[in-house]
Order: sequence, then structure tokens, then C-alpha cells
Amino acid sequence: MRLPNAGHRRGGARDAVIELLAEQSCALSAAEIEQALAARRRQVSRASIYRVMDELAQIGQITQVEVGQGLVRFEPAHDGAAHHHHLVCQRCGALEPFADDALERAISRLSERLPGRVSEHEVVLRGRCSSCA
Amino acid sequence: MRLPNAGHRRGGARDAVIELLAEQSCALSAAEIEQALAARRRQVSRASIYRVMDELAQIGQITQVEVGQGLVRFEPAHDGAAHHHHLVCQRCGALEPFADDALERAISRLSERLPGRVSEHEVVLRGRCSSCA
DNA sequence: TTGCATGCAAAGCATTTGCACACAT
DNA sequence: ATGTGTGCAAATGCTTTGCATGCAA
Repeated sequence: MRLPNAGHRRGGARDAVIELLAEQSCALSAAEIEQALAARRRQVSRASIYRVMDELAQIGQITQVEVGQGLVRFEPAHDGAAHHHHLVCQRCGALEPFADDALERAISRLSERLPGRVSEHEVVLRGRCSSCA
Repeated sequence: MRLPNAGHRRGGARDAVIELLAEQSCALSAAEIEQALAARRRQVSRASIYRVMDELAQIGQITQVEVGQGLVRFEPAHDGAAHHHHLVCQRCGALEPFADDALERAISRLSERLPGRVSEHEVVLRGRCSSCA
């Protein structure tokens, strides 16, 4: 994950957040990021997490995923190959990533025939994850 | 739209909400519902709107749509034919509905091969609506 | 010194809940 | 009388913002 050109401060909250995020394959909420960082003795304030996320979102380095529990999740923007979507478990709240070429093709073709301009898409499936099914 | 069997009260806030919703083809937020009802001189408290929505959602009469502006939108549940998804304009915030058979087929096939159980799905496209493109 | 990333605490919003009241039964 | 839909206001929970601080340059 590329960093914005900034000059950081103190312990480098931004670096810590970016580093953690880069290791993730699936989406984390702000609270989860805070906990994960605290667990590795690198506390970062919630405010900074949101600020970094906002910054990264603006330069397209992360994707925001909203699965409908009143919170936003963040994950590194995927460069093609790792592009995926999510199945949200309505029982335990877990996110399970999946990818499907046919789905992507359908969305791609669909996007061309729509009147507007489509720059992003998000597919959310709801049901039971493999553990809860 | 079928109503729950209830005995209502006073001016019948629930009826007013259900009636308004039944006229809609696309999703409305709680605030929009409140405004629309106020405009037709049938004020309903925000709390009642949420309560009615919750009730209708539980019996599957409405669908909740989350397009990522920190609010939930509601629309009547479609019986097959009218099933659609939304393009969200990143400039003006408008919702534009669309439907696509190939997309639905892809999701349907995909849902079968996933390990969990899929009961709902939602597709959100982001970009520019036809007016803002 | 100057600028800005950071943390803390307060503010903002959408949504939910507690409570009292009044209408339907 | 009794049950419950309704409105108001307070509470909740996530996210944002204001402000002060101190490191980086």
C-alpha cells in the first residue's frame, strides 16, 4: 500500500494504521482496527483512524464496505486480481469474502448500457456464513 | 402492500406511512418519508416511521437499502418482476434504479456454489446519474 | 519557528428506546 | 377498563470536529 507523501509525527499513527490495513485481506471496522493495534501495543486514537481512512479513501487506496450494522468497514483497494465482495452473516455478523468472474462480467456489461457513468460497484450477499449455516 | 393485522390509533400514523411507501417505486430515507408526509399535511413522528419500518421489514414487506451516506433507505419489497438495484450518484446523491437479468442469474448461480446460505443480495453501483454524467 | 499529525473530549447525526397518553376495543 | 399505537424527549452508538500539544522540518 502506497503512503501519501506526508511528514508524520510522534509514533506515526498513520503508519501503524496503514501497515495493519495492508496485512488485511478483508474489511475491518474502525473499532476493530483500534483493537487490533492496541493488541500489538500500538494504540491509535479512534479519531486518527477515521482521519487516515478518509485520507486513504480520497486517494483510492482503500475501499469502504457497508454491510448494514450501522458501521463502516475498510479494506485495502484491490488491484484487479484480489477484487472481491462479501457475504454477511445475519447470525454472527461475520464477513466472508468471495469473488466471481461471471458476476463481474455481468456488472461490467451492465455498466456500459446504463445511462450514467459507473465507477465503482459493491455486491453484498446476506444470509448465513459457512459456520452458521 | 399488505398491512399487518393491527388495530391502529389516533390518525393512523402507520397507515399513512404504508400508503406513502406503497406509492414509491424507489427507496426513501426516514427523513424523506417524514418530509413527504408533512407535505401532505399528515405529520408522523420520526420514531413511528422507524417503528413501522421495522415492523414491515420483519414481515418482509419492505427492503432496506444502504447506499453509504450514513442512512438507511426503505422501499416496498418487490415480488419478483420489479426486483431492482441502485446506481448512486456521487455528485448529487440521487438513486437511480436498474434491473438486469444477467446480473441476477450470476448472483443466483454464485449463491448456490458458496458454502453459506444466501437469502438476500444487494448491488450498489456508484458513479454519476444520467443527469450529472 | 512554523506547520501539521495526533489525542482527547465535545459535538453531530441517524436511529432506538423510555415513558406517558389517548384512542380502539 | 385494557391494550397498544403514537409522539416527545432522552439515550445510544458510530463518526466527525474543535482545540491544544508537540514532533518534524
